[in-house]
Amino acid sequence: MTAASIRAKARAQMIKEIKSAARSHLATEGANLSLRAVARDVGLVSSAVYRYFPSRDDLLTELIMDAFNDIGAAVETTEAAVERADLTGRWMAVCHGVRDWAIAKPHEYALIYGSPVPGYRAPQETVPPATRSVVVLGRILQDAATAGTLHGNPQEVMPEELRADLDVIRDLLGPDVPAAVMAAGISAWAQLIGLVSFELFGHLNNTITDTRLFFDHQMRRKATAIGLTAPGVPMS
Amino acid sequence: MTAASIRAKARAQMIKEIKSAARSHLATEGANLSLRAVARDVGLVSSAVYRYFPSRDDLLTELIMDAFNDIGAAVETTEAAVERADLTGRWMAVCHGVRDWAIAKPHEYALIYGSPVPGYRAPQETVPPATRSVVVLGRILQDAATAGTLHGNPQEVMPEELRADLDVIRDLLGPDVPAAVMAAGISAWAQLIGLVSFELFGHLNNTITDTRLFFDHQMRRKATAIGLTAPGVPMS
DNA sequence: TGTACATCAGTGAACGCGCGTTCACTGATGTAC
DNA sequence: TGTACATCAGTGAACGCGCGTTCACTGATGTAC
Repeated sequence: MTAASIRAKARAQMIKEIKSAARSHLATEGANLSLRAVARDVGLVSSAVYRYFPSRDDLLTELIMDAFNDIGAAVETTEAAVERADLTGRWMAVCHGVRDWAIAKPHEYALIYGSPVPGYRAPQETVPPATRSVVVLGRILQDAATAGTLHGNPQEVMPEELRADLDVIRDLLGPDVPAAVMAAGISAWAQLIGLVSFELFGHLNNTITDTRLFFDHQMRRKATAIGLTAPGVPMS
Repeated sequence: MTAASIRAKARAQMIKEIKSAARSHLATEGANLSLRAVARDVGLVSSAVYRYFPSRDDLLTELIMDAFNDIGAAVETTEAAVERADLTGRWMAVCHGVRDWAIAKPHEYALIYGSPVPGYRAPQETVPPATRSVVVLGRILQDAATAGTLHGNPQEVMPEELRADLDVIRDLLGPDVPAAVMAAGISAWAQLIGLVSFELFGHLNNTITDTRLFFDHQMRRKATAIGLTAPGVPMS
């Protein structure tokens, strides 16, 4: 039993090392990951990797899930550090949590939020890790809704055809959040990821110098748009 | 002279065919384009392609520029069809112009707005084509500004450190557009690309059914946020 | 505690491919006089 | 109009690599009695 667990630990360690080597290779080859190169880095013959991963695609799947879990955990941690009542602060923590993680690990970011890997189809098991960050955002909206501090345009209407979809999302993320606000939240998420992608993929080069400040300003404005901050309140 | 131009025409035709074959290969191999595969498709031996493109990366650069020009032209055309005074309509035309093009040519979209190709650095010549779509957006804001129909929050402040960058952008795209509005315009552009990427890269799967309607609704809201539509005006 | 057997990690060769790029070359198509 | 020469498109072989995956195998590490 102890002997077995030693072997199990060695195995877990090896898996870690392979994944870690694979992650560094994302930097140079992108998602077009070479199993042989990874094996070389970790000091194994290429066929030995098959003791740990049944195929190249399975290794890729694990990397994707790890990345989603990693950014999800980062977002959860930074958001948890903010006082619960400070809804705008919590939103900003999510924003910067995503951006900081993306800047620290640009190739893992590209893996999950960039173009899909050609010929690779993500299996269903990647879905739960992928939602972790969004769940945090949903909770902020839900807390704002139950606290009654959601500043929305009461006249705002939504196309009826979108209601069913949004109701499903509301059930999962924030049952008390009005549908229009939830839709705005999804858009806010898209804008957040869009801005980070712009910065990382070079679309802001030679345009914005202080990208962090720009991002911060835009996301602070967004807090008003989704109703976390009252309109007209001057932004610090 | 006529003889020479016949040869020139044949050459231009061949270049077109190579590019076209390369474009179809983007679908299966992504940006990891194989010159040999392209040569096969077009009925040439691999070395013959070097008569037309000095290297694989040059072919890639041409594809990128073509894609930027293509989406730029599409956006210009759809936007031009809208009555000049209808600023919200022009904005919506830009939005749907981008989305429709992206859906029609998803792999070219991924090439220009997805993750950067590892090991490839886009040369400076790709910049002008890349700005075409943004220029259209800038002109809408500029027209709104000169017409005096920009509905903004007059109290809105901007961090001073961003002013210099935004002034450069304003000079290029819309000198009469207030800096805060221009910043919002960039964010709107990021959100637009973010939403289209979400849809194309599968992040809205099993979430939003009628993605076109969702997109339309969000972009219509955005028209209010950047001041093209007066707030409180019910949306059709 | 010792022994027989089973499990597992890792090897090395091989299969059957792929790739970008260079190079000397053959013919056909142009140009200049 | 005819001829000599130059330009150009395309060939085919080669260089020196790379890849994912399979397979029979060797030893070491575990387990059951």
